[in-house]
Amino acid sequence: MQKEQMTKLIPFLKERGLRITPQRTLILQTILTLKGHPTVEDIHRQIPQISIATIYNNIKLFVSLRILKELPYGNGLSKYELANQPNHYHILCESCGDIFDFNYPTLTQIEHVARKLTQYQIFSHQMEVYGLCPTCQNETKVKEGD
Amino acid sequence: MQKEQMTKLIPFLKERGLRITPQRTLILQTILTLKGHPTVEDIHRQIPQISIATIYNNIKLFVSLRILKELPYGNGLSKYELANQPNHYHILCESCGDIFDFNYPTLTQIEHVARKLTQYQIFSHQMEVYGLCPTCQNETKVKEGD
DNA sequence: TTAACTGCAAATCCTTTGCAAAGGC
DNA sequence: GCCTTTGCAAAGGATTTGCAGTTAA
Repeated sequence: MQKEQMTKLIPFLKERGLRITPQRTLILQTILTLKGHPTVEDIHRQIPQISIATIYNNIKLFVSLRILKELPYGNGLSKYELANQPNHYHILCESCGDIFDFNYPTLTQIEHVARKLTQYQIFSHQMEVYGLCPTCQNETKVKEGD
Repeated sequence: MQKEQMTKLIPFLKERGLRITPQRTLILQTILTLKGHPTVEDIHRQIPQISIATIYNNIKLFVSLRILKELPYGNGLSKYELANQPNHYHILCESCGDIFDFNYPTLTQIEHVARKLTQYQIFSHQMEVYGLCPTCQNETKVKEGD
């Protein structure tokens, strides 16, 4: 499965004159392994032998190539996920900053409406629901009980 | 209209032991005047006599009081809007970073679904459509034509 | 071979903070 | 008068960049 993702990636990069370096392979494998929505720091913690500047530079490259999506929500720290994920939206905890996926049919209609109303050329859309995760709900209750 | 917003705000702040300072009034008036989705820099440009640290601190306060909403999308520079706006979603230009509102009925159902699937306590949701604004579409065409 | 890439260190950008002075209430 | 707030300057944290050495193709 990870191998499949990589196999698709190689010609994609080569067509653009970009190289398959061990660093690039490792960064993508690490994101695949971590599964959730890792930060640059999360990725670097897994592969500390790779310079953090290289991780930043490649993450930026992958976002511009639409291989990754940036989730810039939590407190100035961006998180990242693979772009070719099945339909889902995000729910964020306002207390701990956790991001969780939930399945929901893609709201394709909204893109059509947006195009008609704004004359933008549309690429994609994202949705975030804000709330408190179960763990942080309990912590709030404990504090109130003091 | 601006006066109305301010009149509501005064008791809201006082109840919480917070003060109505000229700086706070000016920052909110400036956001009302700018209308769109100003950055801290945009606000400071309008009222340079107020220290940028004070602007940052008060914006942060207003966000925590849910008077303002933070839009953390463009390239590490947050934009802000008043929280009590009528139903709308955002469309963002991937080239120039412009944020534009478009009207669409609030997707209340998605909050219910999210709650059931995740057990989060839900506060709100936001949606962003990504694309190219008409101006940037034209610029791309011009470049391609060279 | 050579153009792209890595990694270090320095620079940059945005934001927060410590603290003394000012000022709402 | 008390306690919050302001504003400066310094600190902090995340990200980008310049550049010399390295390496994929």
